[in-house]
Amino acid sequence: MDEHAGMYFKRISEKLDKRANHARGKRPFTFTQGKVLWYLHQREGEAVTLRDIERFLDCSHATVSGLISRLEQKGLVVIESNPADRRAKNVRLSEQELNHFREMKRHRRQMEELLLNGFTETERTQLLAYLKRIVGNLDGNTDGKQTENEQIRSI
Amino acid sequence: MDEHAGMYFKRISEKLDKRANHARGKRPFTFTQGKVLWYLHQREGEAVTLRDIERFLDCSHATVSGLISRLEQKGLVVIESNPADRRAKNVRLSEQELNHFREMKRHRRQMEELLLNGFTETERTQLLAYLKRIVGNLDGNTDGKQTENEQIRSI
DNA sequence: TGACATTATGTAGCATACTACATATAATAA
DNA sequence: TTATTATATGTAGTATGCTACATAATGTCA
Repeated sequence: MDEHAGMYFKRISEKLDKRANHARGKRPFTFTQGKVLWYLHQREGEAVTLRDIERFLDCSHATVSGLISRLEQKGLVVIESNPADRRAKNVRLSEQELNHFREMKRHRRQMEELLLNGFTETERTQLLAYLKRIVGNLDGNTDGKQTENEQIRSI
Repeated sequence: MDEHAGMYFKRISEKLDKRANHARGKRPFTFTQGKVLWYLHQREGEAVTLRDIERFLDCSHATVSGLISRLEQKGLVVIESNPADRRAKNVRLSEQELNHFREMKRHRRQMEELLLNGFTETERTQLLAYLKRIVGNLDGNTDGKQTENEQIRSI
């Protein structure tokens, strides 16, 4: 039953999660929390709302709500009210978080190298092209609906 | 930040989950529950323990515990004590579950076709070869440890 | 046999996801 | 301006995953 590309994608993704969560044992935040911190780093200096994070993670606002609460409790982010829109809230990194950024970057680089170990440049290029086509197939409105975040996430 | 194969694998996997969960709206069980039912179908007639399911899903026994409880509550599976090993419990499908099997098979086939839409036979073969190599890379003990279920899951 | 390790399961507590419902604010149309 | 719609967030309830701890049964070795 496993000779399906779909199964491979699920298995590879699960394995990546497990490795990331295993590696994180030394860090004070989880894999998903790390993604949020990464995003906040990229948008450092800008006003980032909960809605922005929701779009970035492609998840529900309910998920973001709990996620940011836990990050705030750990002192990794600071929540402020948005003066331009009283409905919204801004999230920014706390000072202590800066140190973690470099480690995340290192881990990401290591994972990429492990994934593509033994692949030639040509093969890497071709694999990425395949993956892009598959994402394109999944984004097509064959039965599901196009999510609103495709533009943002493929920057 | 998205020109990494790792990000593609995560995104494709998430999209597959969402599509599956969207499609399941009509079915009385979730995606993960469906995987268990699928597995039980394959091993119909045999004695399947909770431990077997744990190995199949590659997850913790705690997860299986809750999962099977919910399936039992819905009347989709039946739990019996294992006469050969009094520690173990056997799980088998209830009668009503048979109807769902065909629909699951249909959905799986549709997903596979959507994923690989536009791929030639040669490209499909090559993609599968790539995916297998990546799984192999992830299973190598570069930093994580080899899980005990690789043999079972790659049947 | 008796001590020790291993295995199968249970439970508690947590993080991450969802849907469905609610509220407050902002934007738009009549 | 007022009514309607859309947007940003909050909360409740549930499913899926984990680790850490517990128990009971089985296996193994001295």
